[in-house]
Amino acid sequence: MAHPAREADIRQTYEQIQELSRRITDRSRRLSEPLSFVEHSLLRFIAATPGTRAIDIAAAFSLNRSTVSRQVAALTGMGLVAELEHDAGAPGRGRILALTGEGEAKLAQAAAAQQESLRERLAGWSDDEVHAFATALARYNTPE
Amino acid sequence: MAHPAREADIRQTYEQIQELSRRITDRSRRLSEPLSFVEHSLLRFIAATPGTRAIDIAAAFSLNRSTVSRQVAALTGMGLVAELEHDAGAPGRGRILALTGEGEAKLAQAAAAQQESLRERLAGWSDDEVHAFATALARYNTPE
DNA sequence: CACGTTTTGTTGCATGATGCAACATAGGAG
DNA sequence: CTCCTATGTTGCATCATGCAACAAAACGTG
Repeated sequence: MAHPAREADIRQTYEQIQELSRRITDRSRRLSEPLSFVEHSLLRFIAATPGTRAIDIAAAFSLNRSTVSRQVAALTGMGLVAELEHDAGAPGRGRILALTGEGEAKLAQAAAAQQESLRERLAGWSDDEVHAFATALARYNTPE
Repeated sequence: MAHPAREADIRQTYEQIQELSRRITDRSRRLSEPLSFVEHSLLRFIAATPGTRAIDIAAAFSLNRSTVSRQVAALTGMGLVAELEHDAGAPGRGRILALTGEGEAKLAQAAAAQQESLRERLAGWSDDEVHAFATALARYNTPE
């Protein structure tokens, strides 16, 4: 084979990503944290995507409209998300979603908690190693 | 702050791992592949852990015994997993699980499919970059 | 402006993964 | 042999999800 070492590394990458995703679902089962995995993901997306509508979330997450509808309703019920009054908004279809102040606070709180445990996990890594890992992950997530 | 760059890298790592896990659940929803995510995880664990019993799986995955019982029953029903006759086995409690030939074939098939898509995703990476990524992931998954 | 079409959101029903608790069973300890 | 503990199974509930039918809102055409 032309690149035996590369093939082995790809296999290891595959196994480690499998393992990583297993640990992530594991963790999200055990720790309720302030937010569930899905809730956290939705809040992150809404926060990061100004002008988002429910259907945009569905597209981004490969979820059915109905699922997003219910999840968003739950978050709205918790007071974390609200529909934007589109008085000044663009005249598009659908309802624009945004985080409430409470939603932003919860998201920040959850992010801080997870970053804290990440900080511990990376305690033995040098600055350069952390930087390289972050860069490689970003590259992996955003090909092309 | 003492390490502003490191903090930024940790934040990016956090975000990228979030994004990665989102994409993984996304993918596992869309692609049925030969095996579902849970099935695949269980087969991988059973294959990698000789002498495993159902309760070991529950512990490793932070799952309830009942859940594992049902999943294993399903895999057994599909002929992918079987209880080992413990004639030669150690006289411990519980039933030892192992993959059948068919189970090993399915697992290999699923692994090959996912490694193929991984190969495409890493197409633009140099051998060294792939190696560094695999190493970093392994280190991240196995701290201490 | 009115009507029909398309987009977006909601709700009813079904499925699958999961947890808890009660129960069943098997292996070891005395 | 009897009891205890570890392991596994089953009944019931919950939650995330999908599909399909429906509802509502925005748009376009005449």
